[in-house]
Amino acid sequence: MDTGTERKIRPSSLDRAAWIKGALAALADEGHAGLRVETLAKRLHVTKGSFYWHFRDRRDLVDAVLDEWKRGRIADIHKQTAAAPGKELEALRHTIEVYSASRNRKGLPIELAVREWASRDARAAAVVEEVDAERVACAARLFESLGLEPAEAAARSVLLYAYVFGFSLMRCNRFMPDSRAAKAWITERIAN
Amino acid sequence: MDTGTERKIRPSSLDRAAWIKGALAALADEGHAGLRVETLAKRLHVTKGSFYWHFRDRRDLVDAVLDEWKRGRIADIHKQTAAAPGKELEALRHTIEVYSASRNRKGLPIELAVREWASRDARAAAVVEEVDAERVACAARLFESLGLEPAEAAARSVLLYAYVFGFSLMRCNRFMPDSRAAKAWITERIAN
DNA sequence: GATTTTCAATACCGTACCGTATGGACACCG
DNA sequence: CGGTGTCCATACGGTACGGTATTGAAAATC
Repeated sequence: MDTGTERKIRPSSLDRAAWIKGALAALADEGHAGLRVETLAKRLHVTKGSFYWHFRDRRDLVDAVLDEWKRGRIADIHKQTAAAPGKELEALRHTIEVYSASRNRKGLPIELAVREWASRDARAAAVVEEVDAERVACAARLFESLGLEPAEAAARSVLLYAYVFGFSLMRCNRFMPDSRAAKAWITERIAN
Repeated sequence: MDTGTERKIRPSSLDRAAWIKGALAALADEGHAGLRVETLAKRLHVTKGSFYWHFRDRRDLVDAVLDEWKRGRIADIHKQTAAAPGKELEALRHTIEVYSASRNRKGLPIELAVREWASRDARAAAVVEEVDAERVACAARLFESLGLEPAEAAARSVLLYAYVFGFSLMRCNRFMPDSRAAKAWITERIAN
């Protein structure tokens, strides 16, 4: 079994970040159950030797995935809510619409997978809590700048995010006569 | 290995329904990943011999669980929305509150687990769609009887269910100054 | 009482999965 | 060129898991 010549062909190395990226893709496609070392390796066209070079164990990867997700979400929140004065309502509407767009390719499946995982894993739950706190705070700030009181601003921002996550869990496409109009009505009911 | 005397003690038999019930409990505690034959058997204090007597294979159990969940949900929907004339608003508020109650012991975790599973399994997705259609139709009927137009009634019923599911995915308890008041505000915003 | 049915335990097989140990290959540096 | 570091492939071990085959025992039936 001497295949030295085959072994010489080494594609560009995978770094730790590439593994995390692959794991996030698997998370979108398969949920938490997709975070398996060997199937991830296969997905990335390497074997688990590479995995164990970069990560101590599976938990190490899982924690890295959560940290990366958090970083990305919080960066997005800040981007979405960085409205110029006078454009707050527009930013809020846009936030609703981004999530309501028919099955945001990767972001929403990952979001839902992380939240399902959070119901059973303390570490994931802590991360979700941080992200939610940041989200609700940023959205509430936008609502406040529209002249709403802090209590109502907070309620609205909770409703906003609860709606978009919940809606994505529902299967309404086939039986809703006019989902476009319904969504528009709901957006106004939340934001306005 | 002759332990005939131990074998003589036979507790009352498990029937198929007991297995399905145990599976639903596991679904609440562990999500779809909890539907494993051997761990279920352990949970029910038998071995998998019993399982294979009652079910052809795991898929047979899984389908039975989905059917049972659907039957139960639809029965509940009808119960919750069977409002006496003049009590429609109350029924709608109650529906929101039932789901918003702090972590409904089993119903909501199962609901969320089934929905997560539905994002990756066509059979589960079909069941969720049926349940959603029935839910939205029943709630819309209540809204209509309050004098709302069909389009607005439909939008409100979607918002109602999207909100309660989404809210249960969020982790707001620690950072929300007054979640009770926020929930009350949201309930009125949806129902009224 | 003998036979049949119902229900369940267990052995076995093959595959999946995580983690550890070992060896290989390439790049870089002194 | 030899040594070191980086990165990865593979073999191995142990456990989990679904499914099949076989056997045993209690309950039901004749």
